[in-house]
Amino acid sequence: MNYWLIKSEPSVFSWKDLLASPEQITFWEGVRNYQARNYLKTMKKGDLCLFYHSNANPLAIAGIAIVAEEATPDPTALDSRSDYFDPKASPENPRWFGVRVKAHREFSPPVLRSELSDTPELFDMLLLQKGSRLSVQPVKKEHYQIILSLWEKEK
DNA sequence: GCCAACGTTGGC
DNA sequence: GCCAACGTTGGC
Repeated sequence: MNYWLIKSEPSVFSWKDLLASPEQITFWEGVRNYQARNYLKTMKKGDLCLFYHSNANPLAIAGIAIVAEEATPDPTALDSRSDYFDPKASPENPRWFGVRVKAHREFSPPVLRSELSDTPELFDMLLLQKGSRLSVQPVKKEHYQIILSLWEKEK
């Protein structure tokens, strides 16, 4: 099994929005970066994703989602009314993909970015690197476990 | 609101 | 293929 981190701006789609979704599942749409897309394509059912709130207050991991369905073409790329429309995408060559994720566990309280930054063992976590803005990124198992233990400590 | 870092576009 | 210009991301 692999571990990931997926970013979302809560003003666009928050952890609460995921909880409020039918069956607490959503299609992770709108990723328009090739590296992030390639990671989405390698996700397997059952993989766990840290759900991170970017451009938010507080910046934090709000919970864990689980991959419920592996990558399929992102329909918003073909929808001219969508903010995510891509004129270069076509049914024959979808270009962009998404997975379906389901709420797995809520971090309550959330694990703050500042706590991550204060944890020496996480210094090399991709999220914390300067200039890092990949919206779908792999997470090392060790890092995942450290983050879980941060949450266990404060719940 | 600022701005550094990054990815993409397009002229050459 | 190079690289300057531009638009976006996202922490602060």
